[in-house]
Amino acid sequence: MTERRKILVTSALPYANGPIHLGHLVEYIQTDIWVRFQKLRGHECIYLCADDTHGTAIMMSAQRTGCTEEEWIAGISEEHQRDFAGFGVEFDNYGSTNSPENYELCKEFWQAFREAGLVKEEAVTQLFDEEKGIFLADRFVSGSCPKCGAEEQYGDSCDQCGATYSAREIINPVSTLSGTTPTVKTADHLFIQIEQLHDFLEEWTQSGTHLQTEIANYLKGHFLNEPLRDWDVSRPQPYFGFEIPDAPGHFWFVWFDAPIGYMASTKQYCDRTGEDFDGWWKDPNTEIHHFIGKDITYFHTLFWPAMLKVANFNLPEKIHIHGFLTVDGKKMSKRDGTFVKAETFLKHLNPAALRYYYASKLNNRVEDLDLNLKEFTTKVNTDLVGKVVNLASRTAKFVQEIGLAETYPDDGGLFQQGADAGNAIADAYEACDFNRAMRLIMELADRANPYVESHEPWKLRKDPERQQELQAVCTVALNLFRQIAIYLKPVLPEIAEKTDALLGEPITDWAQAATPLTGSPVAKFEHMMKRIEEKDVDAMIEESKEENAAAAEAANETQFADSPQPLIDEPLAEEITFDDFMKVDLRVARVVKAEHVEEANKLLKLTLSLGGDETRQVFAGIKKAYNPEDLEGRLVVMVANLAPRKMRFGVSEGMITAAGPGGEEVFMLGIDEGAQPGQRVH
RNA sequence: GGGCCUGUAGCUCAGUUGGUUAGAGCAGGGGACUCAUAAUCCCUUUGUCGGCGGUUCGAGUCCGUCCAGGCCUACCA
Repeated sequence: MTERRKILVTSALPYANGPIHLGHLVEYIQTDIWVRFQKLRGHECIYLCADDTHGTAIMMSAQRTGCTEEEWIAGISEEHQRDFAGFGVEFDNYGSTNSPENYELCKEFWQAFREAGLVKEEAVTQLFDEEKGIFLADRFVSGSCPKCGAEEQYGDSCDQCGATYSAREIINPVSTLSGTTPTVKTADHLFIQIEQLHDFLEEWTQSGTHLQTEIANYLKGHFLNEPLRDWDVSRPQPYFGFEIPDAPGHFWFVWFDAPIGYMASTKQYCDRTGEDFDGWWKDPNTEIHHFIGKDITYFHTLFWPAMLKVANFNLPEKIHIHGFLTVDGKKMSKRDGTFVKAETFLKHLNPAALRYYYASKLNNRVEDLDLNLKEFTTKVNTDLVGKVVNLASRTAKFVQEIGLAETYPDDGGLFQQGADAGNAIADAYEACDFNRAMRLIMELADRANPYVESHEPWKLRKDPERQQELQAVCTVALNLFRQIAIYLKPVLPEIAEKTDALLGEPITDWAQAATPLTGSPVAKFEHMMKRIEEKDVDAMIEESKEENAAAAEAANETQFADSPQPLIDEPLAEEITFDDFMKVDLRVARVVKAEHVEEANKLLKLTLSLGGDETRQVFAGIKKAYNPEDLEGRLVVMVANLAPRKMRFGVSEGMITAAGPGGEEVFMLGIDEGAQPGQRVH
């Protein structure tokens, strides 16, 4: 075997502001599998993580629930760790960015930046919420676009005209935190002049070994083709974080201290085990691997290497970047019940099933992974229960009393083939191409079952003369099974443990897959894995839906807690008279035809009937929210006397009434049973 | 607007540096078996490899272009 590597692995630090869900788990399960693989290969490998605990959002959450930030993050940390443990994600240390270790390390980094002369102070003018007493990040500001005047625009760009601008230029800005009009304030911020590391970053990102190629290209095209802007790493108080020692009243921005949290967690690990911290972060023979989602790419591929470089620590050997999770082809949705919390999954289903399913779908590219619930059920049942576990369950009891044969019988080369496949499987694991690894392993199972089939042990056992033959066949089957269990151990540690119990020989090393077990006793076979029932999957989705509904209801009950956001986004219009109102002729109409408009992103072409032969053609911006086929036949409320308007695709002779900000969030007005097309609404 | 990625059987995907009649699993159809968690085994149907054009003796694989989908576009987590 190759020499013993020293590998430090991390997953992204989950933000301490919400529960772990199936989307998070893609990353933690992926990382955990990789780590367990490395450990099984005999390498020295540690897996570190921590909660990411700083920033405005945490402050707001603590405030809302009436506890201190420390209490808030302690509660979340406990939940997170419980959920990870539930899925067999095993960290060597789980820390927090709000730890003394992290503070000390932040100081060290900061000192290094100061000494390198990379820190610069500059005044930043920002909108300020007087009521809450905080500076407003762009996303907490809404108002009208300064270019086109479109209302309800957030932050620094307009989704109507595409203009980008500073939040300060927004017309009639409103703080989305308090609903008040923000004032303009100036504060000093500290910046890191990262451009001075441009050449280094160019070389590091483009070297071809540390990043996936699509990521390297992306960085090259977006950031490295122009001077890197200074990175704003401080926030004025109030802010939940670490106060910068040489700049009282200023705090490190959450993204400054978050990645340092990887190291703080290492520090805790070392303090606990007596290991040498520098051995992990300064020894050039140590490999550092970060697993992250594509959303935090630039922090990990530009800022983080720059920080490590300046502070003279090891650079990452590889940043493994994965895509997001979709469920049944769509983004996870609370309304559809596909936003499943880790906790909810565990109530209904076996975590091993998810580990295997993810493994069977993961590759080393930055693609999204789809959890197809139907496929999930059949794949896990067929592969794991039907093919793999079945090998043991169909043969173990035949040799329960006599144990395995003393010498390994002739199996036609099956075991050897499996041993030979070990390297290819290991390569796939190493490259994070778990999908390939799983396919290779299942090929072994697909060869093993026909072996059992053709040797018919169930017939042999009835013939007292052929007991030796029976023992031979079962010895082969159980060894083939164990070989598979070894290869699957990174994904399914529990199955491996149950195999240990069955055959009495612990699986501790990958190399064991090359040597068959002989002469050992065979214990009574115990079920290793239950089939997934479709009803359990349904129940999980149902419960997720209910959780969402309950949360929404609770929000309502707790003192009319509907968000003030809609009114903030669109304040009430000027008062009108009854006569004014009567000018608008609202009518019930039936959608008799609904069709897509070629070349239109948002529009559907609707033919509305007002009863009799009276019809209107209306173009409505609801394409992203409704399917045409679902609309046909439905009653809607339309503005029937609106002046026709010529649009690019034809004339629109009215307007459908609907609420919501637009895009996918459009909610058409319905009308109760009994209304007739043509009736006026008043 | 710019950039990146993807588009191969009903579904999920393999297809290595361009080379013979394009593959696997699942699903579907037919049969066998009964040891096993209605598991397993055997046989079997299906593809203008997104469209068009080009390079080549030869392209799913390279180039161009168009179409569709996804994602990104730093001082937002």
